[in-house]
Amino acid sequence: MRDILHRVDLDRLDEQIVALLVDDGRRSYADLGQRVGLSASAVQRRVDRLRRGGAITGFTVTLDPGALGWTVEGYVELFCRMRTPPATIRAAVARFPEVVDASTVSGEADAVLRILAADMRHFEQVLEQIGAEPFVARTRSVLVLSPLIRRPAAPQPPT
Amino acid sequence: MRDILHRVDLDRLDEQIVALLVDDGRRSYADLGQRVGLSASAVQRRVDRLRRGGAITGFTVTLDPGALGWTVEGYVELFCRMRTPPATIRAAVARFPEVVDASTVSGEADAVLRILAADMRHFEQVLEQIGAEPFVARTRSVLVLSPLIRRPAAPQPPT
DNA sequence: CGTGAAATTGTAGTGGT
DNA sequence: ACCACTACAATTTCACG
Repeated sequence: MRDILHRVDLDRLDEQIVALLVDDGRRSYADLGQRVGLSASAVQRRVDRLRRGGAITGFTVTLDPGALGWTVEGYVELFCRMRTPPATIRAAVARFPEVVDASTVSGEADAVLRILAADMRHFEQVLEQIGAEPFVARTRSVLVLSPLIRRPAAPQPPT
Repeated sequence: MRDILHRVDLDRLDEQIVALLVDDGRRSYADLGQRVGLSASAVQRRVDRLRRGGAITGFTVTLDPGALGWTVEGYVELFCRMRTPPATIRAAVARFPEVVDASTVSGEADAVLRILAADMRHFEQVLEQIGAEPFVARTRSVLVLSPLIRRPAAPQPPT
């Protein structure tokens, strides 16, 4: 229930460190320090500060959905019956591990989901289950043909 | 130019390791081993194998776009004049760091982009520049109101 | 922010089931 | 093929200057 109000600002060194970590999140502090011209402990202090400040939210592994057997990807627009609160939509779609991304949006639709499925049948099943939620009036979906860009994190901060 | 055809399959242990790494990509091999009941070197070999097999594509830091000053997020549908090859679209939109996600899609539009911008003016500028590409007939965009789910990686593999 | 020392971890090699 | 163990190198983590 904590909204971040504070805008963290990074100096040139922080930006370099973050960029290197985006590229490889397991780089050692010594390695980072050597590349940006700092000692390992100085780098560690900066990373800790960025973590506490909320700019860095964590570290993860990046996976290839295709290699894991997720062959179908699609965007699903959600049209709700009434003014459904975002929390309700969130709670409903969060139950599906197939939903990897969800946002309420402006415009005709109320929300946009990004879904991964093992195959077309699986995709259809998830779609049916989501469409069966009481607050969902209808859905409209498009299938991903080729993924062109999949950048892991936010772009470099605006100057 | 390398398409992966091979489907990597993970056993119960691999799945646990991957799940732990999704949660924290900097966990040590010793930590992982202790949690799944293996030695550190056994875990390391499994991670190496998953990396070589293409299931694990890398490690990154996860950032909070808001904390970095990216306050506006939106989806942009791209409508192209003729049958534009995916590579052309890719090359054009990859020049914008603001485009964090892009795919060609089925349906009315030819591609869907996800864009982060510092503010509304910035968003509009990016939209104008993309719309000015010779192969772009028009764009249609929706703004993200609240991000509901942002899962870092692919879901656990289908059984 | 750097340095130094102790604790922890990464890594490659060896051998056992 | 998979795992444990060992030993050495590298890294983390903390003190203090």
